[in-house]
Amino acid sequence: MKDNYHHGDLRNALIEAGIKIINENGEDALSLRKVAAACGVSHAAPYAHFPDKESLLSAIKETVTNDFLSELEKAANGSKVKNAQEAIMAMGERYILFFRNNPDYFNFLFHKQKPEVHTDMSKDYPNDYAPFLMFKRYLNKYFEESGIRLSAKEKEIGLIKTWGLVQGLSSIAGMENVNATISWKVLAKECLK
Amino acid sequence: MKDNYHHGDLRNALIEAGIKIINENGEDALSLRKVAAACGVSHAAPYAHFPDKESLLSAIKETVTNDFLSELEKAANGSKVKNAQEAIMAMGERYILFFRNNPDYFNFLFHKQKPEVHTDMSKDYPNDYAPFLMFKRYLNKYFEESGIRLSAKEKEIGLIKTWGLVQGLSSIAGMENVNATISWKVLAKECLK
DNA sequence: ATTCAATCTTTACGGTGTCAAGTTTAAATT
DNA sequence: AATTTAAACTTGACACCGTAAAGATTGAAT
Repeated sequence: MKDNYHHGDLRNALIEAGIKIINENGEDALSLRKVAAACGVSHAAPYAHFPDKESLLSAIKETVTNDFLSELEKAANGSKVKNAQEAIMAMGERYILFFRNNPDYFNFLFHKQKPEVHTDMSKDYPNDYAPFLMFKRYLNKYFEESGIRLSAKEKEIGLIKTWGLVQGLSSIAGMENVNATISWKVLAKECLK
Repeated sequence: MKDNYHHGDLRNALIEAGIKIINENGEDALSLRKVAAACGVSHAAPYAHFPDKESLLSAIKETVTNDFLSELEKAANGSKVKNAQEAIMAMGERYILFFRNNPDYFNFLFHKQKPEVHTDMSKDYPNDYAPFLMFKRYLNKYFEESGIRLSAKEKEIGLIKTWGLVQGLSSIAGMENVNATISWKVLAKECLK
């Protein structure tokens, strides 16, 4: 009566178990064998769903990123947000706070694989790192709304400044005694002049 | 005739070998046993000099950070630098370029241990992350030179803005298509208004 | 009823960090 | 100069890891 066969949804169970382990004991504590054990399954079972450990980690990153994205969307659609400029301000703050509240996520999400980004503002690259894409779209909207005429190069620099600032400050947001959102609030206003 | 005993300077040899492996094949390729083998020594020999692997990695980080620091000092002492403000601009650019040229170093240096920093501008914390300390000192000098009277809180925010910007932008400096020094040059001028 | 492909188990291999016990050596002590 | 000592190294062992191969189990398709 081996009812361990055909778990039902092992793939997702592995992802959930992986997230739990990372949250409780850090990324280093995560091993394929522990994740498998947490799901009550043999140590080689994950190989039916993921070709290797890195692939499981990628799947975990994907779901974490999705959670992150939905937080950003909530911020951008907040009731107090009246235009693209305010949406960007709100997103940025939420962005930085996310990594302040989960300092380990920054390295976990980025330390192996750099996010793909294209700073060319005239085109959309749907495979780009989704939070970056969100900034890019709102910034384009802001440029339209503001009515200021900018060259392609100027727009690109504007994007690097605002998103680079957010992503950059996020990397220090988890440090003790560092209030990264202050920098954001002050500098972002100068970015979006 | 075992002339492997008393290597002479195994501690430093291990550090050098470790740096070489990291530069050639990345941090993941570094194992205590490989480092030991590269020094022609048995797999447990490192334990005479380091209590564990993490400790060897810390020593490696220390020497890398020292190289980094001396680059910053060279920038700050450049012949074209006439005052503290220009020193900060030059340091920042070199700072970001260092991580653009060695993208893997950013995660290697920071992904386990966050650098210690104290943003209180009135005191010196000699154990703080050295590159941060350097910024802090030059910024204090800049505040003196500029003659502007600022409150303690305003000075602190100024520090978070400038160093946070540099350290932050460094985290994205290694990405394709991202010119982080542009952001630095534009934003730093607004920081040091 | 049989086949089949997906899912999971078992076993095995080489690599890893770390520990314990033994060996070698240079330098300190007598 | 002989002996002791402590540091620097070797050897061997252990548990854990990622991964591969081969076999067992199962629900669904034929």
